[in-house]
Amino acid sequence: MVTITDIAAALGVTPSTVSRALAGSPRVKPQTREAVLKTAAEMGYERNVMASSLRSGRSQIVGIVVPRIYHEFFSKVIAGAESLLREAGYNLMICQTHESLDAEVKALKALRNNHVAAVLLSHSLEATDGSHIAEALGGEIPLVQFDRVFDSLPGAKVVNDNFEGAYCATRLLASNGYTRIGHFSGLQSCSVFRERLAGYRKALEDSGLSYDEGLVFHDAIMRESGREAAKKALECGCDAIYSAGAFSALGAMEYLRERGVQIPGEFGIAGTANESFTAITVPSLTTLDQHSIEMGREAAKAFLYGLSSISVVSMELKIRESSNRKTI
Amino acid sequence: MVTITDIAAALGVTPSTVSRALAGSPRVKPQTREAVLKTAAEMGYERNVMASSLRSGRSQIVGIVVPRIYHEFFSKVIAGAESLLREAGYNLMICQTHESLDAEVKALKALRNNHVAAVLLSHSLEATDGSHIAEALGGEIPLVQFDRVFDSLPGAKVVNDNFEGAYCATRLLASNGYTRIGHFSGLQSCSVFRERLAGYRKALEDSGLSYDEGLVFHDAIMRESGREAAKKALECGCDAIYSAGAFSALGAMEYLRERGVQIPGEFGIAGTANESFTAITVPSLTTLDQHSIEMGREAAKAFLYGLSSISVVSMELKIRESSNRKTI
DNA sequence: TTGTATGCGTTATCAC
DNA sequence: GTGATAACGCATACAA
Repeated sequence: MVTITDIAAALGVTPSTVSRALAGSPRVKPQTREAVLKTAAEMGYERNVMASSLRSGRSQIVGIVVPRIYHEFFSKVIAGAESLLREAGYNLMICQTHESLDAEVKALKALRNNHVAAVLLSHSLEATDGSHIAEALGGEIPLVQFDRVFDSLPGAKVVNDNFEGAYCATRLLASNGYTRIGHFSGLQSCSVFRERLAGYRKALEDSGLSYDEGLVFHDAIMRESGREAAKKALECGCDAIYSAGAFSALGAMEYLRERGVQIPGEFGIAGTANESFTAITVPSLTTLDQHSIEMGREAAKAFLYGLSSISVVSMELKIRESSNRKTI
Repeated sequence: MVTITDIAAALGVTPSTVSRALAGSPRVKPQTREAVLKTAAEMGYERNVMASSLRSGRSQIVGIVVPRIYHEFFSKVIAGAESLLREAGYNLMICQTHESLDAEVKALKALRNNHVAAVLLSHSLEATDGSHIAEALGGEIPLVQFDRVFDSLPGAKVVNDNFEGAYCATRLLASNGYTRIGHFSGLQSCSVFRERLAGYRKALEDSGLSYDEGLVFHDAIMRESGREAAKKALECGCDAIYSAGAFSALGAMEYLRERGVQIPGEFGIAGTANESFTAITVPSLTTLDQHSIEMGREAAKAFLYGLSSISVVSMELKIRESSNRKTI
């Protein structure tokens, strides 16, 4: 391994000068700088990141914490962030929480211990507020929250326009003639579910439909819970649902099909998703696309540009078959 | 941040002793060790990984290189590996190659520069041999190849039983009465495609069907190329295909449906996949499940246990509707 | 069993 | 604009 000392020796200068030249310091003669850069390239020099990090107290690593790597949504966020961060010279360190608060704290500690340059995080469902995050991070490391965010925490946030999206999806169902529209939601401690519920509610009001708490089914974001919620929704006389999840919408569709309920003729469905399977179900599922890769890129940018504001990634209503009573 | 020096001062010993105690060295009195461990815990000590890595030349990071993070297969491998590695005290650094040789080399260099403890890799399709890998890694870092492997490279390999799996899938089609079975394959520089082709071929022979090179469609692993290959397969008089990919099987199914070809009545399909969408298509797709999470775990184990052999993860034939002419 | 001394490669603070 | 020197926190060869 070639070090700055080797380069210095080759050029007859000191390591200090080489270090400065490499760092692009203005306190070095242009000629010297060029010579250093040239020699470094020739000798195949690469900065020893450990020494550099140890000395400077900051690494060229960005940590990313997600509930589950293999959820299409999160894997795409990661992929989007990875591309931009790598371009900018950062490496990505990945942690998975499996929705566990404990695992989340451990992950954050591990990242802090690696003196990561920043943490991009979407919190676990077990977490109901962000105090553990601030604590584990120790206030030194920039935090970028995405998708699921705690307003109470400072720093950048990247979110979907959940209210707006849910509003549009629900309005679509209403305008297609469904009159008793239910909603599948998740834990209300999670920002995305609160916001989607609010958008759903507003859409009902604006459509002249009354909001009925009994038609909001909580804990309905998994495939199996979607089946159960669909059963209840039928019993409550629903003729449509807007689901805050993709898998629960799928579960609902399966259940209704088994019960012989026609979709979208007798029952309309719209979901929220980044799961590409929604396009190939029969009938295909109307969904709100979350633009997850874009969200990953935005999260990366929020860090790279040092933002501390809220970036909103708009959702896209993909109108497919499951919501369109009129065509049947 | 509390350091070993702080602990040493608190106990009236030297940093060396603390370091040894923490490292579990036998050259330290049990009492001392206990005292150190206790004090360290009380003071909330955490080893500074950079200093440790710099000194020892090895970090507690494992690098993982994949073509695309958001392919369900790879994201699950990553998730499987992450769980075991984190348990063992390692962090994961993720790199994405987008099937590019250049990106792969850069990723490997970045990992080497971080002095990762090991690299888990599934090579890009642009790579046709492993020389660049050996070179970029510099022969110092343990390599675990998974899924797509170069036999020419030393070290551990974790693969599916591709030959066996392809054999079973093809035999299934044959035993269900299909007689002109085609095959969708990919680049032959990639081990998985070579092996699946071989298994397909052997199955034909054992089923009393003749192997016809004209029925092997290369470059047919994407959704769009699957559509095109299906068109050709029809023209060649095929009545079934075994696809080495999942998306191409989906593309084929879509194309055939548009053409009014009945599946599985007139045409049988079996694919290879870790994409969960295959269970919910209509008709549902018969596939070989790659057990990707398991593969990730095996790759992690190969490193943790210092294996340098080949681990085989068996594929599971999931018999669904698309392959079963008899039931129609 | 413990202490002493040294260095990993870099960066930062001085001085000149 | 450049050089000398120290220090980041830890691990190890060697001494005791």
